[in-house]
Amino acid sequence: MTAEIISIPRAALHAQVAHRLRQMLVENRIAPGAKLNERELSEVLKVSRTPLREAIKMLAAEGLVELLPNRGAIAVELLEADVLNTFEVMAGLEAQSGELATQRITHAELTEIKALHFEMLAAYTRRDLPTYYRLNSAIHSAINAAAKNGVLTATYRQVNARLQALRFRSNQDEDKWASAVKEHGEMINALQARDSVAMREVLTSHLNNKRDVVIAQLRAADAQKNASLQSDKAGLA
Amino acid sequence: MTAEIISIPRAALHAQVAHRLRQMLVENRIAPGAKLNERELSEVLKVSRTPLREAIKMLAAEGLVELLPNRGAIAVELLEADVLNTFEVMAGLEAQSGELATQRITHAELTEIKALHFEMLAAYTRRDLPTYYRLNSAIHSAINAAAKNGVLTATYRQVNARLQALRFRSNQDEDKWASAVKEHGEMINALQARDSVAMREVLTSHLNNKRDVVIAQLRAADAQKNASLQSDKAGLA
DNA sequence: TTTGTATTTTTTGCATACAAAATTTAGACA
DNA sequence: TGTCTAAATTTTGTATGCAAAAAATACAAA
Repeated sequence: MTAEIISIPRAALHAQVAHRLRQMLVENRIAPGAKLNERELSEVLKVSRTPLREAIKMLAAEGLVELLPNRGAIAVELLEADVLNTFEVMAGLEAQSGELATQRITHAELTEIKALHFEMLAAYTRRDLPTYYRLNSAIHSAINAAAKNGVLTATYRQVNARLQALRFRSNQDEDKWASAVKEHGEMINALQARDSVAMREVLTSHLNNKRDVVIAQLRAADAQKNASLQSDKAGLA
Repeated sequence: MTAEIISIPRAALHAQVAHRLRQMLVENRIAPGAKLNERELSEVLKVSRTPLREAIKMLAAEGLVELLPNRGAIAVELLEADVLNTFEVMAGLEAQSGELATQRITHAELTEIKALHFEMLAAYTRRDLPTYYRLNSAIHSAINAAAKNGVLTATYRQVNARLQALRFRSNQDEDKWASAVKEHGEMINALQARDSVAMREVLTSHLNNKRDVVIAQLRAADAQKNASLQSDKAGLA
Protein backbone atom coordinates (compact mmCIF):
# COMPACT_ATOMS: atom_id res chain seq x y z
CA MET A 1 0.00 0.00 0.00
CA THR A 2 1.48 3.31 -1.06
CA ALA A 3 1.25 5.85 1.67
CA GLU A 4 -1.19 8.53 0.64
CA ILE A 5 0.05 8.97 -2.92
CA ILE A 6 3.41 10.62 -2.95
CA SER A 7 2.96 13.34 -5.52
CA ILE A 8 1.90 16.79 -4.35
CA PRO A 9 4.09 17.67 -7.33
CA ARG A 10 5.56 20.70 -5.66
CA ALA A 11 5.38 23.78 -7.80
CA ALA A 12 7.54 24.04 -10.87
CA LEU A 13 10.91 25.65 -10.39
CA HIS A 14 10.00 28.85 -12.16
CA ALA A 15 6.99 29.26 -9.88
CA GLN A 16 9.09 28.66 -6.78
CA VAL A 17 11.64 31.17 -7.96
CA ALA A 18 8.91 33.71 -8.73
CA HIS A 19 7.56 33.22 -5.23
CA ARG A 20 10.93 33.73 -3.59
CA LEU A 21 11.78 36.75 -5.69
CA ARG A 22 8.40 38.27 -4.93
CA GLN A 23 9.11 37.83 -1.27
CA MET A 24 12.56 39.37 -1.60
CA LEU A 25 11.14 42.36 -3.43
CA VAL A 26 8.29 42.86 -1.00
CA GLU A 27 10.61 42.62 2.00
CA ASN A 28 12.98 45.07 0.39
CA ARG A 29 15.77 42.50 0.40
CA ILE A 30 16.19 43.68 -3.15
CA ALA A 31 16.29 47.45 -3.03
CA PRO A 32 14.02 49.50 -5.29
CA GLY A 33 15.91 50.37 -8.45
CA ALA A 34 18.46 47.62 -7.89
CA LYS A 35 19.43 45.42 -10.79
CA LEU A 36 18.52 41.75 -10.75
CA ASN A 37 21.75 40.08 -11.78
CA GLU A 38 20.89 36.75 -13.31
CA ARG A 39 24.10 34.89 -12.63
CA GLU A 40 24.17 36.12 -9.05
CA LEU A 41 20.53 35.27 -8.37
CA SER A 42 20.81 31.89 -10.02
CA GLU A 43 23.67 31.08 -7.67
CA VAL A 44 21.84 32.30 -4.60
CA LEU A 45 18.65 30.47 -5.52
CA LYS A 46 20.53 27.48 -6.87
CA VAL A 47 18.69 27.25 -10.16
CA SER A 48 19.82 27.76 -13.71
CA ARG A 49 19.11 30.98 -15.50
CA THR A 50 16.26 29.55 -17.55
CA PRO A 51 13.61 29.20 -14.82
CA LEU A 52 14.98 32.33 -13.18
CA ARG A 53 14.38 34.33 -16.32
CA GLU A 54 10.90 32.89 -16.66
CA ALA A 55 10.16 33.99 -13.11
CA ILE A 56 11.49 37.48 -13.81
CA LYS A 57 9.21 37.77 -16.82
CA MET A 58 6.23 36.91 -14.63
CA LEU A 59 7.20 39.53 -12.09
CA ALA A 60 7.53 42.03 -14.91
CA ALA A 61 3.98 41.25 -16.04
CA GLU A 62 2.89 41.73 -12.43
CA GLY A 63 4.60 45.10 -12.36
CA LEU A 64 7.07 44.25 -9.60
CA VAL A 65 10.13 44.60 -11.80
CA GLU A 66 10.86 46.60 -14.88
CA LEU A 67 12.49 45.10 -17.97
CA LEU A 68 15.20 47.13 -19.63
CA PRO A 69 16.03 45.88 -23.15
CA ASN A 70 19.41 44.13 -23.17
CA ARG A 71 19.99 45.31 -19.67
CA GLY A 72 17.94 42.91 -17.63
CA ALA A 73 15.48 43.78 -14.92
CA ILE A 74 15.41 46.20 -12.03
CA ALA A 75 13.16 46.26 -8.97
CA VAL A 76 10.53 48.92 -9.52
CA GLU A 77 11.03 52.13 -7.69
CA LEU A 78 7.82 53.59 -6.38
CA LEU A 79 7.86 57.36 -6.54
CA GLU A 80 5.42 59.17 -4.35
CA ALA A 81 3.15 59.70 -7.34
CA ASP A 82 3.08 55.95 -7.99
CA VAL A 83 2.18 55.28 -4.39
CA LEU A 84 -0.67 57.77 -4.58
CA ASN A 85 -1.89 56.20 -7.80
CA THR A 86 -1.70 52.72 -6.38
CA PHE A 87 -3.63 53.68 -3.27
CA GLU A 88 -6.22 55.38 -5.42
CA VAL A 89 -6.80 52.17 -7.34
CA MET A 90 -6.73 50.09 -4.18
CA ALA A 91 -9.35 52.35 -2.66
CA GLY A 92 -11.59 51.71 -5.64
CA LEU A 93 -11.05 47.97 -5.48
CA GLU A 94 -11.60 47.79 -1.73
CA ALA A 95 -14.70 49.95 -1.97
CA GLN A 96 -16.12 47.67 -4.60
CA SER A 97 -15.16 44.57 -2.61
CA GLY A 98 -16.92 45.96 0.42
CA GLU A 99 -19.98 46.98 -1.51
CA LEU A 100 -20.33 43.55 -3.08
CA ALA A 101 -19.54 41.85 0.21
CA THR A 102 -22.51 43.50 1.89
CA GLN A 103 -24.68 41.90 -0.79
CA ARG A 104 -23.08 38.47 -0.89
CA ILE A 105 -21.48 37.67 2.43
CA THR A 106 -22.66 34.52 4.18
CA HIS A 107 -23.40 34.26 7.85
CA ALA A 108 -20.34 32.05 8.36
CA GLU A 109 -18.08 34.53 6.60
CA LEU A 110 -19.38 37.44 8.63
CA THR A 111 -18.89 35.46 11.82
CA GLU A 112 -15.32 34.68 10.92
CA ILE A 113 -14.58 38.31 10.08
CA LYS A 114 -15.99 39.37 13.45
CA ALA A 115 -13.75 36.85 15.16
CA LEU A 116 -10.73 38.13 13.27
CA HIS A 117 -11.73 41.63 14.26
CA PHE A 118 -11.67 40.74 17.95
CA GLU A 119 -8.33 39.05 17.54
CA MET A 120 -7.09 42.21 15.90
CA LEU A 121 -8.40 44.28 18.80
CA ALA A 122 -6.40 42.05 21.11
CA ALA A 123 -3.25 42.62 19.06
CA TYR A 124 -3.97 46.34 19.03
CA THR A 125 -4.39 46.40 22.79
CA ARG A 126 -1.03 44.70 23.18
CA ARG A 127 0.46 47.00 20.54
CA ASP A 128 1.61 43.83 18.82
CA LEU A 129 2.26 45.34 15.40
CA PRO A 130 3.17 42.19 13.40
CA THR A 131 0.09 40.30 14.58
CA TYR A 132 -2.03 43.37 14.02
CA TYR A 133 -0.82 43.64 10.44
CA ARG A 134 -1.40 40.00 9.77
CA LEU A 135 -4.96 40.11 11.08
CA ASN A 136 -5.64 43.42 9.40
CA SER A 137 -4.75 42.07 6.00
CA ALA A 138 -6.60 38.83 6.75
CA ILE A 139 -9.75 40.87 7.36
CA HIS A 140 -9.34 42.82 4.16
CA SER A 141 -8.79 39.59 2.25
CA ALA A 142 -11.84 38.04 3.88
CA ILE A 143 -13.99 40.99 2.84
CA ASN A 144 -12.63 40.68 -0.65
CA ALA A 145 -13.37 36.96 -0.67
CA ALA A 146 -16.92 37.63 0.50
CA ALA A 147 -17.48 39.64 -2.68
CA LYS A 148 -17.36 36.32 -4.54
CA ASN A 149 -15.57 37.64 -7.56
CA GLY A 150 -12.37 35.85 -8.52
CA VAL A 151 -11.32 38.49 -11.00
CA LEU A 152 -11.69 41.16 -8.35
CA THR A 153 -9.62 39.06 -5.95
CA ALA A 154 -6.86 38.52 -8.48
CA THR A 155 -6.79 42.19 -9.41
CA TYR A 156 -6.80 43.22 -5.77
CA ARG A 157 -3.91 40.90 -4.97
CA GLN A 158 -1.84 42.13 -7.84
CA VAL A 159 -2.25 45.82 -7.15
CA ASN A 160 -1.77 45.26 -3.45
CA ALA A 161 1.48 43.37 -4.01
CA ARG A 162 3.25 46.55 -5.00
CA LEU A 163 2.35 48.22 -1.73
CA GLN A 164 3.62 45.40 0.45
CA ALA A 165 7.16 46.58 -0.09
CA LEU A 166 6.22 49.88 1.48
CA ARG A 167 4.09 48.61 4.33
CA PHE A 168 6.96 46.51 5.51
CA ARG A 169 8.87 49.35 7.05
CA SER A 170 6.06 51.07 8.84
CA ASN A 171 5.33 51.69 12.44
CA GLN A 172 2.19 53.42 13.28
CA ASP A 173 1.42 56.80 14.69
CA GLU A 174 -0.82 56.29 17.75
CA ASP A 175 -3.68 58.53 16.62
CA LYS A 176 -3.77 57.15 13.11
CA TRP A 177 -3.67 53.66 14.48
CA ALA A 178 -6.61 54.37 16.76
CA SER A 179 -8.71 55.72 13.90
CA ALA A 180 -7.80 52.75 11.71
CA VAL A 181 -9.12 50.44 14.42
CA LYS A 182 -12.25 52.56 14.76
CA GLU A 183 -12.80 52.37 11.00
CA HIS A 184 -12.53 48.63 11.16
CA GLY A 185 -15.32 48.63 13.70
CA GLU A 186 -17.44 50.68 11.33
CA MET A 187 -16.76 48.16 8.58
CA ILE A 188 -18.08 45.36 10.72
CA ASN A 189 -21.20 47.38 11.47
CA ALA A 190 -21.79 48.21 7.81
CA LEU A 191 -21.30 44.58 6.84
CA GLN A 192 -23.69 43.41 9.51
CA ALA A 193 -26.27 45.99 8.46
CA ARG A 194 -25.68 45.06 4.80
CA ASP A 195 -25.26 48.78 4.21
CA SER A 196 -23.36 48.98 0.95
CA VAL A 197 -23.20 52.78 0.88
CA ALA A 198 -21.71 52.98 4.34
CA MET A 199 -19.31 50.16 3.50
CA ARG A 200 -18.08 51.93 0.42
CA GLU A 201 -17.59 55.12 2.36
CA VAL A 202 -15.75 53.66 5.30
CA LEU A 203 -13.44 51.63 3.07
CA THR A 204 -12.67 54.61 0.88
CA SER A 205 -11.73 56.81 3.80
CA HIS A 206 -9.91 53.93 5.47
CA LEU A 207 -7.72 53.56 2.41
CA ASN A 208 -7.19 57.29 2.16
CA ASN A 209 -5.96 57.30 5.72
CA LYS A 210 -3.66 54.37 5.08
CA ARG A 211 -2.35 56.28 2.10
CA ASP A 212 -1.63 59.33 4.24
CA VAL A 213 0.23 57.24 6.81
CA VAL A 214 2.38 55.60 4.16
CA ILE A 215 3.11 58.88 2.42
CA ALA A 216 4.09 60.50 5.69
CA GLN A 217 6.45 57.60 6.40
CA LEU A 218 7.90 57.82 2.94
CA ARG A 219 8.62 61.50 3.37
CA ALA A 220 10.12 60.95 6.78
CA ALA A 221 12.37 58.21 5.41
CA ASP A 222 13.36 60.47 2.55
CA ALA A 223 14.20 63.34 4.84
CA GLN A 224 16.27 60.95 6.94
CA LYS A 225 18.16 59.77 3.91
CA ASN A 226 18.81 63.25 2.61
CA ALA A 227 20.03 64.36 6.02
CA SER A 228 22.53 61.52 6.20
CA LEU A 229 23.69 62.22 2.67
CA GLN A 230 24.21 65.82 3.72
CA SER A 231 26.30 64.82 6.72
CA ASP A 232 28.33 62.46 4.54
CA LYS A 233 29.12 65.30 2.24
CA ALA A 234 30.08 67.49 5.18
CA GLY A 235 32.32 64.74 6.49
CA LEU A 236 34.09 64.49 3.16
CA ALA A 237 34.60 68.22 2.76
CA MET B 1 28.56 62.74 -36.83
CA THR B 2 26.58 59.60 -36.21
CA ALA B 3 23.23 59.77 -37.88
CA GLU B 4 20.64 60.06 -35.13
CA ILE B 5 21.79 57.03 -33.18
CA ILE B 6 20.89 53.89 -35.02
CA SER B 7 19.28 51.82 -32.32
CA ILE B 8 15.51 51.71 -32.11
CA PRO B 9 16.42 48.37 -30.55
CA ARG B 10 13.22 46.74 -31.62
CA ALA B 11 11.54 44.89 -28.80
CA ALA B 12 13.20 41.79 -27.47
CA LEU B 13 12.05 38.53 -28.95
CA HIS B 14 10.11 37.44 -25.91
CA ALA B 15 8.19 40.72 -25.99
CA GLN B 16 7.40 40.35 -29.68
CA VAL B 17 6.28 36.79 -29.12
CA ALA B 18 4.12 37.85 -26.18
CA HIS B 19 2.54 40.50 -28.36
CA ARG B 20 1.77 38.09 -31.17
CA LEU B 21 0.42 35.44 -28.83
CA ARG B 22 -1.76 38.01 -27.12
CA GLN B 23 -3.16 38.95 -30.48
CA MET B 24 -3.78 35.34 -31.44
CA LEU B 25 -5.59 34.73 -28.16
CA VAL B 26 -7.67 37.87 -28.41
CA GLU B 27 -8.65 37.10 -31.99
CA ASN B 28 -9.54 33.58 -31.03
CA ARG B 29 -6.97 32.19 -33.43
CA ILE B 30 -6.08 30.05 -30.45
CA ALA B 31 -9.34 28.62 -29.19
CA PRO B 32 -10.25 28.91 -25.50
CA GLY B 33 -9.09 25.81 -23.71
CA ALA B 34 -6.68 24.88 -26.49
CA LYS B 35 -3.19 23.79 -25.60
CA LEU B 36 -0.23 25.97 -26.54
CA ASN B 37 2.17 23.46 -28.04
CA GLU B 38 5.65 24.86 -27.66
CA ARG B 39 7.33 23.10 -30.56
CA GLU B 40 4.48 23.95 -32.88
CA LEU B 41 4.32 27.60 -31.84
CA SER B 42 8.08 28.01 -31.99
CA GLU B 43 7.96 26.79 -35.60
CA VAL B 44 5.08 29.06 -36.53
CA LEU B 45 6.68 32.09 -34.87
CA LYS B 46 10.16 31.09 -35.94
CA VAL B 47 11.78 31.46 -32.55
CA SER B 48 13.31 28.96 -30.21
CA ARG B 49 11.40 27.66 -27.25
CA THR B 50 13.24 29.81 -24.74
CA PRO B 51 11.76 33.22 -25.59
CA LEU B 52 8.48 31.53 -26.37
CA ARG B 53 8.30 30.06 -22.90
CA GLU B 54 9.19 33.42 -21.39
CA ALA B 55 6.33 35.01 -23.32
CA ILE B 56 3.93 32.31 -22.16
CA LYS B 57 4.90 32.97 -18.56
CA MET B 58 4.09 36.65 -19.05
CA LEU B 59 0.70 35.84 -20.50
CA ALA B 60 0.08 33.54 -17.56
CA ALA B 61 0.81 36.40 -15.17
CA GLU B 62 -1.60 38.52 -17.20
CA GLY B 63 -4.26 35.86 -16.86
CA LEU B 64 -4.59 35.13 -20.57
CA VAL B 65 -3.32 31.58 -20.34
CA GLU B 66 -3.31 29.03 -17.59
CA LEU B 67 -0.23 27.04 -16.63
CA LEU B 68 -0.72 23.34 -15.97
CA PRO B 69 2.25 21.74 -14.17
CA ASN B 70 4.21 19.53 -16.56
CA ARG B 71 1.50 19.97 -19.12
CA GLY B 72 2.23 23.38 -20.48
CA ALA B 73 -0.25 26.18 -20.99
CA ILE B 74 -3.79 26.43 -22.27
CA ALA B 75 -5.74 29.47 -23.44
CA VAL B 76 -8.09 30.48 -20.64
CA GLU B 77 -11.67 29.54 -21.13
CA LEU B 78 -14.07 32.19 -19.91
CA LEU B 79 -17.15 30.63 -18.43
CA GLU B 80 -20.19 32.81 -18.14
CA ALA B 81 -19.42 33.38 -14.47
CA ASP B 82 -15.93 34.62 -15.37
CA VAL B 83 -17.37 37.01 -17.91
CA LEU B 84 -19.77 38.40 -15.34
CA ASN B 85 -16.96 38.79 -12.83
CA THR B 86 -14.73 40.48 -15.34
CA PHE B 87 -17.42 42.94 -16.36
CA GLU B 88 -18.14 43.66 -12.72
CA VAL B 89 -14.52 44.63 -12.18
CA MET B 90 -14.39 46.56 -15.43
CA ALA B 91 -17.47 48.51 -14.37
CA GLY B 92 -15.72 49.50 -11.17
CA LEU B 93 -12.56 50.53 -13.01
CA GLU B 94 -14.44 52.48 -15.66
CA ALA B 95 -16.60 54.19 -13.06
CA GLN B 96 -13.52 55.25 -11.16
CA SER B 97 -11.78 56.38 -14.35
CA GLY B 98 -14.78 58.49 -15.26
CA GLU B 99 -15.09 59.95 -11.81
CA LEU B 100 -11.44 60.96 -11.73
CA ALA B 101 -11.59 62.18 -15.30
CA THR B 102 -14.30 64.70 -14.43
CA GLN B 103 -11.89 66.10 -11.86
CA ARG B 104 -8.71 66.01 -13.90
CA ILE B 105 -9.51 66.24 -17.57
CA THR B 106 -7.94 69.09 -19.50
CA HIS B 107 -9.72 71.21 -22.04
CA ALA B 108 -7.68 69.68 -24.85
CA GLU B 109 -8.53 66.16 -23.74
CA LEU B 110 -12.21 66.91 -23.51
CA THR B 111 -12.13 68.48 -26.95
CA GLU B 112 -10.48 65.41 -28.42
CA ILE B 113 -12.99 63.09 -26.77
CA LYS B 114 -15.83 65.17 -28.21
CA ALA B 115 -14.27 64.89 -31.65
CA LEU B 116 -13.93 61.14 -31.28
CA HIS B 117 -17.54 61.02 -30.19
CA PHE B 118 -18.69 62.72 -33.39
CA GLU B 119 -16.56 60.37 -35.45
CA MET B 120 -18.19 57.52 -33.62
CA LEU B 121 -21.63 58.94 -34.39
CA ALA B 122 -20.66 58.97 -38.05
CA ALA B 123 -19.62 55.33 -37.89
CA TYR B 124 -22.84 54.50 -36.06
CA THR B 125 -24.88 56.27 -38.71
CA ARG B 126 -23.16 54.22 -41.41
CA ARG B 127 -23.52 51.10 -39.28
CA ASP B 128 -19.79 50.67 -39.76
CA LEU B 129 -19.19 48.26 -36.90
CA PRO B 130 -15.38 47.93 -37.03
CA THR B 131 -14.85 51.69 -37.07
CA TYR B 132 -17.47 52.09 -34.37
CA TYR B 133 -15.64 49.61 -32.14
CA ARG B 134 -12.31 51.23 -32.72
CA LEU B 135 -13.62 54.68 -31.83
CA ASN B 136 -15.63 53.34 -28.95
CA SER B 137 -12.60 51.82 -27.32
CA ALA B 138 -10.54 54.91 -28.16
CA ILE B 139 -13.03 57.01 -26.22
CA HIS B 140 -12.96 54.71 -23.23
CA SER B 141 -9.17 54.73 -23.29
CA ALA B 142 -9.16 58.52 -23.54
CA ILE B 143 -11.42 58.81 -20.52
CA ASN B 144 -9.15 56.46 -18.67
CA ALA B 145 -6.12 58.49 -19.67
CA ALA B 146 -7.80 61.68 -18.49
CA ALA B 147 -7.94 60.18 -15.00
CA LYS B 148 -4.16 60.63 -14.89
CA ASN B 149 -3.44 57.47 -12.99
CA GLY B 150 -0.97 55.10 -14.59
CA VAL B 151 -1.76 52.25 -12.22
CA LEU B 152 -5.43 52.57 -13.06
CA THR B 153 -4.61 52.53 -16.76
CA ALA B 154 -2.44 49.44 -16.46
CA THR B 155 -5.05 47.63 -14.39
CA TYR B 156 -7.79 48.63 -16.80
CA ARG B 157 -5.82 47.37 -19.79
CA GLN B 158 -5.08 44.07 -18.18
CA VAL B 159 -8.60 43.29 -17.10
CA ASN B 160 -9.97 44.49 -20.40
CA ALA B 161 -7.58 42.26 -22.36
CA ARG B 162 -9.50 39.19 -21.27
CA LEU B 163 -12.71 40.52 -22.70
CA GLN B 164 -11.30 41.37 -26.09
CA ALA B 165 -11.49 37.73 -27.08
CA LEU B 166 -15.24 37.87 -26.57
CA ARG B 167 -15.95 41.22 -28.14
CA PHE B 168 -14.38 40.00 -31.31
CA ARG B 169 -17.32 37.91 -32.35
CA SER B 170 -20.07 40.34 -31.63
CA ASN B 171 -22.56 42.08 -33.79
CA GLN B 172 -24.94 44.40 -32.18
CA ASP B 173 -28.62 44.33 -31.57
CA GLU B 174 -30.09 47.58 -32.94
CA ASP B 175 -31.83 48.71 -29.75
CA LYS B 176 -28.86 47.97 -27.54
CA TRP B 177 -26.61 49.74 -29.96
CA ALA B 178 -28.84 52.83 -29.92
CA SER B 179 -28.77 52.97 -26.13
CA ALA B 180 -25.02 52.50 -26.06
CA VAL B 181 -24.68 55.52 -28.32
CA LYS B 182 -27.08 57.48 -26.15
CA GLU B 183 -25.06 56.59 -23.05
CA HIS B 184 -21.94 57.85 -24.74
CA GLY B 185 -23.68 61.17 -25.24
CA GLU B 186 -24.49 61.27 -21.55
CA MET B 187 -20.83 60.62 -20.76
CA ILE B 188 -19.80 63.61 -22.78
CA ASN B 189 -22.34 65.75 -20.96
CA ALA B 190 -21.24 64.54 -17.55
CA LEU B 191 -17.60 65.13 -18.44
CA GLN B 192 -18.35 68.61 -19.68
CA ALA B 193 -20.35 69.41 -16.56
CA ARG B 194 -17.59 67.88 -14.44
CA ASP B 195 -20.34 65.87 -12.76
CA SER B 196 -18.55 62.94 -11.17
CA VAL B 197 -21.68 61.35 -9.75
CA ALA B 198 -23.43 61.33 -13.12
CA MET B 199 -20.28 60.08 -14.78
CA ARG B 200 -19.99 57.17 -12.37
CA GLU B 201 -23.61 56.29 -12.91
CA VAL B 202 -23.63 56.41 -16.67
CA LEU B 203 -20.43 54.38 -16.93
CA THR B 204 -21.69 51.78 -14.52
CA SER B 205 -24.91 51.26 -16.41
CA HIS B 206 -23.08 51.45 -19.73
CA LEU B 207 -20.86 48.59 -18.66
CA ASN B 208 -23.80 46.63 -17.32
CA ASN B 209 -25.46 46.95 -20.69
CA LYS B 210 -22.33 45.86 -22.49
CA ARG B 211 -22.20 42.92 -20.17
CA ASP B 212 -25.78 41.95 -21.01
CA VAL B 213 -25.06 42.15 -24.74
CA VAL B 214 -22.00 39.96 -24.44
CA ILE B 215 -23.75 37.43 -22.22
CA ALA B 216 -26.68 37.22 -24.61
CA GLN B 217 -24.27 36.62 -27.49
CA LEU B 218 -22.45 33.98 -25.50
CA ARG B 219 -25.68 32.17 -24.80
CA ALA B 220 -26.77 32.40 -28.40
CA ALA B 221 -23.43 31.02 -29.57
CA ASP B 222 -23.71 28.24 -27.02
CA ALA B 223 -27.20 27.31 -28.12
CA GLN B 224 -25.99 27.27 -31.72
CA LYS B 225 -23.14 24.96 -30.84
CA ASN B 226 -25.31 22.57 -28.85
CA ALA B 227 -27.85 22.45 -31.67
CA SER B 228 -25.20 21.51 -34.21
CA LEU B 229 -23.81 18.88 -31.88
CA GLN B 230 -27.31 17.50 -31.58
CA SER B 231 -27.73 17.31 -35.35
CA ASP B 232 -24.33 15.64 -35.68
CA LYS B 233 -25.45 13.00 -33.28
CA ALA B 234 -28.68 12.51 -35.21
CA GLY B 235 -26.72 12.22 -38.43
CA LEU B 236 -24.55 9.50 -36.98
CA ALA B 237 -27.40 7.49 -35.52
C1' DT C 1 -16.08 -4.31 -28.56
C1' DT C 2 -14.18 -2.88 -24.21
C1' DT C 3 -10.61 -2.58 -20.68
C1' DG C 4 -6.17 -2.74 -18.84
C1' DT C 5 -1.21 -2.59 -19.47
C1' DA C 6 3.31 -2.16 -21.57
C1' DT C 7 5.93 0.37 -24.93
C1' DT C 8 6.85 4.02 -27.84
C1' DT C 9 6.57 8.78 -28.91
C1' DT C 10 5.91 13.35 -27.81
C1' DT C 11 6.17 17.23 -24.83
C1' DT C 12 7.49 19.76 -21.14
C1' DG C 13 11.05 21.50 -17.85
C1' DC C 14 15.62 22.63 -16.80
C1' DA C 15 20.54 23.16 -17.78
C1' DT C 16 24.07 24.39 -20.66
C1' DA C 17 26.33 26.56 -24.71
C1' DC C 18 27.01 30.20 -27.66
C1' DA C 19 26.27 34.97 -29.71
C1' DA C 20 25.40 39.80 -29.10
C1' DA C 21 25.14 43.65 -26.38
C1' DA C 22 26.59 46.40 -22.47
C1' DT C 23 29.90 47.45 -19.00
C1' DT C 24 34.31 47.80 -17.20
C1' DT C 25 39.16 48.25 -17.47
C1' DA C 26 43.53 49.64 -19.49
C1' DG C 27 46.16 52.39 -22.06
C1' DA C 28 47.26 56.33 -25.18
C1' DC C 29 47.29 61.01 -25.62
C1' DA C 30 46.72 65.78 -24.33
C1' DT D 1 45.33 64.66 -13.93
C1' DG D 2 41.75 64.12 -17.15
C1' DT D 3 39.59 62.25 -21.18
C1' DC D 4 39.06 59.64 -25.10
C1' DT D 5 39.45 55.16 -27.35
C1' DA D 6 39.98 50.26 -27.66
C1' DA D 7 40.37 45.88 -25.73
C1' DA D 8 38.77 42.68 -22.16
C1' DT D 9 35.21 41.22 -19.26
C1' DT D 10 30.74 40.67 -17.85
C1' DT D 11 25.93 40.22 -18.68
C1' DT D 12 22.01 39.54 -21.19
C1' DG D 13 19.44 37.13 -24.94
C1' DT D 14 18.65 33.10 -27.71
C1' DA D 15 19.35 28.39 -29.20
C1' DT D 16 20.19 23.72 -28.30
C1' DG D 17 20.60 19.40 -25.62
C1' DC D 18 19.08 16.15 -22.30
C1' DA D 19 16.18 14.12 -18.62
C1' DA D 20 11.66 13.43 -16.76
C1' DA D 21 6.91 13.48 -17.23
C1' DA D 22 2.75 12.96 -19.97
C1' DA D 23 0.31 11.32 -23.97
C1' DA D 24 -0.35 8.20 -27.64
C1' DT D 25 -0.10 3.75 -29.45
C1' DA D 26 -0.04 -1.17 -29.65
C1' DC D 27 -1.33 -5.20 -27.90
C1' DA D 28 -3.25 -8.74 -24.70
C1' DA D 29 -7.05 -10.33 -22.03
C1' DA D 30 -11.85 -10.35 -20.66
